[in-house]
Amino acid sequence: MLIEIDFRDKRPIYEQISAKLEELILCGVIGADESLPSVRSLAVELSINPNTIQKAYDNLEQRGFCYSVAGRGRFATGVAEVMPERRREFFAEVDDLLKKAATLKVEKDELIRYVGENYAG
Amino acid sequence: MLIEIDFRDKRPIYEQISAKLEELILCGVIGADESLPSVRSLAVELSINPNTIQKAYDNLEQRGFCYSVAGRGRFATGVAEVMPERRREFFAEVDDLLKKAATLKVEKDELIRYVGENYAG
Amino acid sequence: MLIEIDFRDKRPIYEQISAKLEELILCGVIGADESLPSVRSLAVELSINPNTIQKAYDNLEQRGFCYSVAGRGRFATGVAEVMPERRREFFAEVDDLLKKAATLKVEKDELIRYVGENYAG
Amino acid sequence: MLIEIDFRDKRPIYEQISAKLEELILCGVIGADESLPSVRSLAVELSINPNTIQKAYDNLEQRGFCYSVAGRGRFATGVAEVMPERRREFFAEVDDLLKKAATLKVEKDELIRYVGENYAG
DNA sequence: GTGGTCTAGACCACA
DNA sequence: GTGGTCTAGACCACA
Repeated sequence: MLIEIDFRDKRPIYEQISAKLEELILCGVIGADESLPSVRSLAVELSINPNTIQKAYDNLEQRGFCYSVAGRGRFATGVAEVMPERRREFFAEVDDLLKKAATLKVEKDELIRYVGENYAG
Repeated sequence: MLIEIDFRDKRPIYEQISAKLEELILCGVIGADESLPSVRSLAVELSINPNTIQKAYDNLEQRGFCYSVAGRGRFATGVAEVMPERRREFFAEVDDLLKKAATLKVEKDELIRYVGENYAG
Repeated sequence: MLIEIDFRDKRPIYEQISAKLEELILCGVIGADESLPSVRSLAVELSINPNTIQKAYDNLEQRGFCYSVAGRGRFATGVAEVMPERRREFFAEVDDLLKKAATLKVEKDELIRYVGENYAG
Repeated sequence: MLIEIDFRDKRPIYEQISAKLEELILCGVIGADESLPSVRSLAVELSINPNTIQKAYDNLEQRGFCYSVAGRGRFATGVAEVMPERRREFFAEVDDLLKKAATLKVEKDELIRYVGENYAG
């Protein structure tokens, strides 16, 4: 399932897992209403306690990336539905970075040039 | 001393303090080789445990923003000296954001326009 | 049959089905002593496990919305018969909401005005 | 601390706890920035596993009723800050009830009279 | 099988 | 002491 845990990563395990699944949903690898691996199967696959997987999924669901159906499983939310909120968050991050740019005296032109040259579409 | 603790902030207290001092040094409010407040005085001023202040200073020193002289106190590093490393970190953050932009389908033009319009020099 | 399952709905499937049937009976779409679809046919129609449909019907019957005749099928109870109990439940819910109104400091006048303006007969 | 668990209640324990604390915060018994009992102390007091208390608090925090400070404890959010969202939720519940009223043929006048007579300010 | 809740107990960073 | 994370293992409702 393309998920790997990095134990040196400072982020908690559950967050690494939910972040990775978030990415897979956003980039379309997991399509709308497609089922996610079950708590138990993912726990076995990653050798992680089911409670931790559950927490990762709770996290994901709370942020709107999936929904669960009792007795059936868990399914990905459609990308279109989640995008707007994600984009809002993205630009909030850009705002933070722009503030940082100011204190570091990174000029507007320099920043724009950098973005232009390093944008990887 | 212009430092305020926000208890709602998810970052630990010691990190908030070191981040704030970092900013004061970067933007020149605290000049090169100027002395920083003592652990004790800052602890009293902020009503924070001295151990926490100590940890903030350790953090700051470890990242090169200040140096301590035994028996004399702690002093700010010159901005010129710290800048290059900070800028390197800044552009690494920009790189991260550019990756994110790709998965969120934020177009190059859109991003550059946004930066242009919201840059606050 | 006008029944649609919403997998995003947090309620279990059997409850969604019984709630929908309850509504159809209350509003008269399914009249008194009219037959309800068989477990099997509804299971096929909704692509839902027959056990789940059975559970929905058990739920419905237990709350007095239908009765089953051995070998003949299941039939809707007359609205007149069910109404009083439903209304009692309804006003119990209103009571709960009134308590909530108090703790949220929603004034009596405000609440009455709201009801008046948003009542959709 | 005025919290009692009802094991016959169908709601999970963690939800009963967070609901009760929510109420205590909303009605002002626990004031703004006042500390909530620690996970461990509440666990002992209620004879409930600390993990369950933690979950109750996570729930509460996620809904904006409190915030936690690493190493310090957990504190109530000011009522004023939480109210608007709560009121929005309240009126959404009223809307649901109004729909129900329609299917149950509870007349507008009857409902308004009922609210008027049973409002307990 | 699938998600959700809960207990018991451990360990870590932070204050 | 305080919150946060994690493992191990059990039990329940739902499908």
